[in-house]
Amino acid sequence: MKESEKYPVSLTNSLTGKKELFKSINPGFVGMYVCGPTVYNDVHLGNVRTFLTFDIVARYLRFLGYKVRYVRNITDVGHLENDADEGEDKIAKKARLEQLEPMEVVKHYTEGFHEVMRQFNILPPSIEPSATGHIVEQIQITQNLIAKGLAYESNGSVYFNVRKYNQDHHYGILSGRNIEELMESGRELDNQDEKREKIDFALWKKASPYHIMRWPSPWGDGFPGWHIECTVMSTKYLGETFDIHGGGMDLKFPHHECEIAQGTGATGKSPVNYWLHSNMLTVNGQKMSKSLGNSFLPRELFAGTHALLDRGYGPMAVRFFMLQSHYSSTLDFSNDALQAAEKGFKKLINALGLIKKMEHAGGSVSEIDGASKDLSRLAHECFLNMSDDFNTAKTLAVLFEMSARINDMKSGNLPIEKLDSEAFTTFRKTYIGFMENVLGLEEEKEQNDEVLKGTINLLIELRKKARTDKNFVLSDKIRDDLKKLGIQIKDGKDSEMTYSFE
RNA sequence: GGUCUCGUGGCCGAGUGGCUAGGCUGAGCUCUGCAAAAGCUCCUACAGCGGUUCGAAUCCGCUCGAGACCUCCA
Repeated sequence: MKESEKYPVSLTNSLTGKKELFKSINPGFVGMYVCGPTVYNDVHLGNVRTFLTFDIVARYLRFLGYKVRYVRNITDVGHLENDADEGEDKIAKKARLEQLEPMEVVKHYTEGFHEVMRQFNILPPSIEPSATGHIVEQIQITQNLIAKGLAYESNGSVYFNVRKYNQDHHYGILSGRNIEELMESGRELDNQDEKREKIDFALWKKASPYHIMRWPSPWGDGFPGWHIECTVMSTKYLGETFDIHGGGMDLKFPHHECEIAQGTGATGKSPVNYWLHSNMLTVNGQKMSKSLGNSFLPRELFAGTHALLDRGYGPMAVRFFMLQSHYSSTLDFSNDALQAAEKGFKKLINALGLIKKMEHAGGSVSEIDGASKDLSRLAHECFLNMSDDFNTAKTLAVLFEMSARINDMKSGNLPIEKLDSEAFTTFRKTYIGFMENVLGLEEEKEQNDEVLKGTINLLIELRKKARTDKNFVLSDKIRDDLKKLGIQIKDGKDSEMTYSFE
């Protein structure tokens, strides 16, 4: 029996607001699309949380044996600042301000984004399409929507006709809105407006003479609207209806609502079966965002240069910190919380190092039956918790319990040879698999250095010699001096020594 | 103003009708040349007020408080 059948996944579908059993369209395969970053600026930690959430989703589904096609786009054109009618393209604006080609801006921040993803051990998606690479398709779908009477051209721009769409479908199905309410709130249309109704949104925007990002189209030179790129790229690579669409909570309306409308309008089919939204990272209870000026950049976090931080934290400690809460809850970012997370993370990582070196001789009959059963139960619970809406917080609680058992094995409280061989093997495989493959937690990079490790081991040998000679002055000096450098020596049984980084 | 979410012990955070989540901090014990690490034990909370129920942190209502979306945002 496959793991995916043994541990069926349930997830909270934003479309229904309920936890549902996950069933993929093609058995054994999963298509997932996630809205990626707009590359006109550095990604901050709030962005990272979202990408981490879906990294976990992809990792776990793969761990269960699904073949996952994970598409995450790069938005390199089309986001408008301020109102959609007079707004300016973010990338074009940035390019003008810095006197660069727009693609120089895009390249710079795309690389920065990739670097941050690597630091946090967020795996790359299967396909990472860009909006500018799909201009043709975006024009085609716009033409299609015009032909179906769901869009109209106005002064070189094209808008989606929300009211028309709403006659046969429900605009607002995802965000729980109705168009009457939407019509009552927000900005009023004025004479300058090209839109017929204020709830209509742009599929194609006419480029003003000074606008530097522009492409020819049946309606003149212009550029695509923001929402259409995701519809085009998701359906191109995953089909007209696919399994999972993810993104940050703040994209629910209008972005994802518009995607549903465009996709449904163009194909007659609902584009997505399961919508997943990750919640916001907050600072002092407020959403972390660029416009509020309370965002943290990863490099400020690592270096500890941000005003709210006492010191720096490694990317893995931060990854662990984020996994301690459920993706659907807001998570508050603070110095104290990070400090606590760092300690907890080290505990798990130390246990990981220990279990990797442990082996069962095999063949023995279990003498401590209860303990063996306990190991099997813990392994089982890891899967149950992750299958329950990717509950990383609950999974970590189990991993902490497992790490205590690992330390027991190490200290001899729980002798490995007396454990059931199969139970031990499953336990070991599960702990390592969940740490490394599912949660993506690994040693901090700078500490995973062979030369450094070799040097420390050399000093450990010297200290062992000093101790057997009862030269405690020297052995304490080695330990104390290493401690000053952030390396903690720990004496074990039988003159064995281990170390960890602080 | 409209729509929605949340309020859990010193801190962070799961849970979501009955059985101590977990991490960090603090106290103690064991182990140890001394440490560190580790193991064990203790500190048992669900904003307030009503209601439903044999039983509610969990469901319903009200009050107070915080936040998100409605304009770009992950």
